[in-house]
Amino acid sequence: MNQALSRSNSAQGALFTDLDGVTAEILLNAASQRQFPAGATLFHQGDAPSQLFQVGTGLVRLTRVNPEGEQTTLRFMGPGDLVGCVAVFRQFPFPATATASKPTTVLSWGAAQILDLLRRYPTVSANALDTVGDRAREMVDRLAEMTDKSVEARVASVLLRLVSQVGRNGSTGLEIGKPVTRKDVSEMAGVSYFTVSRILGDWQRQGLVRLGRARIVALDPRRLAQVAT
Amino acid sequence: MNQALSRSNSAQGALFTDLDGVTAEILLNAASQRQFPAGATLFHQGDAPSQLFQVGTGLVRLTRVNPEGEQTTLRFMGPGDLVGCVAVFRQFPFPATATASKPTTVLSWGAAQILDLLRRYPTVSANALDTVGDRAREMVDRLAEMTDKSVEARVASVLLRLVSQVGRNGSTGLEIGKPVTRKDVSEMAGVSYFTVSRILGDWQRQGLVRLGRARIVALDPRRLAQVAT
DNA sequence: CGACTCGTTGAGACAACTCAATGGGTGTGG
DNA sequence: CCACACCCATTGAGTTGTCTCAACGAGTCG
Repeated sequence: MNQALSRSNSAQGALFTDLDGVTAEILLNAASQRQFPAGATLFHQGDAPSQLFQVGTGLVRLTRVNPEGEQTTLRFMGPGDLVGCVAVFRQFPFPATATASKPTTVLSWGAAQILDLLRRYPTVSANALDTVGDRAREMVDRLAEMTDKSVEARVASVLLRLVSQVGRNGSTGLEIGKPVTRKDVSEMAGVSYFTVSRILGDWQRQGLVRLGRARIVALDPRRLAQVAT
Repeated sequence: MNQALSRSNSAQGALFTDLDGVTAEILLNAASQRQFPAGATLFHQGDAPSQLFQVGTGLVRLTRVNPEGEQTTLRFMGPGDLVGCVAVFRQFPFPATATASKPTTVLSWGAAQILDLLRRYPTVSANALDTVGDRAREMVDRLAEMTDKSVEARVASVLLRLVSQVGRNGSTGLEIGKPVTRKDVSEMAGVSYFTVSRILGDWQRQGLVRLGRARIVALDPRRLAQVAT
């Protein structure tokens, strides 16, 4: 029952790019398929990185606890994304906690196993480098945004990023996968909860977005991109 | 002529870690040594990544132009750091501009050349992954700081990071390599110029730092770390 | 000795935050 | 199936920390 899923979904992108059939097979066989119910945690911030995950279906939220003990959302990961890749490849503690935001299936590899595969198969290793590079670049972009964009522009950027990363094409617009709250958005944009609520309210009145409980639909991505400057 | 320098300085860290002598030799021979006077630019934001650089001596500043055309400092790179690694390995345009802040020597490899070396030598490739992973992690940390630390704490973090990355042990404390201005600090912390000036002024009165023109000495790193929470 | 860059300080404005109260959804358990 | 608890969201009012703008001071370089 899971084969179809693995083939069609997980065995794409990330580590599997450009692999010949044999190598892809080996990589896939080395992985085990796992399920997490909504709310379950894949790993905790500070844990030794013993497992690498690739999301198959569902949604994973990466959060961080700051010194004051508050949780803040760092980003979401959807189908095809490698969760924990930086920590596993580099072998330092997970810098964030990963929890399933809805029922989620993943492929997982043991750390030793995946490091061995990296050593053995240059293409896999190249894919790992690409993936980590993409992550680094995204973080640089986000960091730059934080310093030189206005609050409103940052919120728009976060929305667009969410749509492209974990969105799907709904009936009326680009819809963000279910459980994304105002609080999540506010933490990703580095803005207070209430300010996000007000901004989104304004945008709804202007027809840019449609809002629901833990749900945001981007009705007009182009104007949002303008707001994001 | 350059061997002594290359050996003692550049052929450390980054790509050279754990290399056997032969491979290190190959890597070193593939590189060419170059000099940049203060103010010269190694590459521009948006350029195709044709060269990878490793700083030998000196200091490189990475800046970004935002849509409004203002330059903002992203970070500094000192001896041993790989400049442009993410872009070169991943082959997307440089996300920032690199300029020499003081006279700087670098090792440089052509993009095609370094990609070929990566393919051929797994240890080099592993080192590349480590380096990019470190970069990604630093960016995640900085991003998290931006969202959940106070302005003062962020300035302290920036100072400590500068000290650890490009600092040296001066006579009275950890000194930041010469040409780091208040403006640089403010941009890295995501704070206005004036606010940084005021905060640093306070800290000088409290004996935490000593200030000069484009110069900051951390007299009491432990208390700074407390401020950075 | 100018010209330039870098830094400091003050005063005022405003955007975003904090705090508090209210209102809808959603899901669970009796 | 209703009632309750809980989570998510909205809105208002008041405060404040940071930014903006302007003027001045001081170090550095040619």
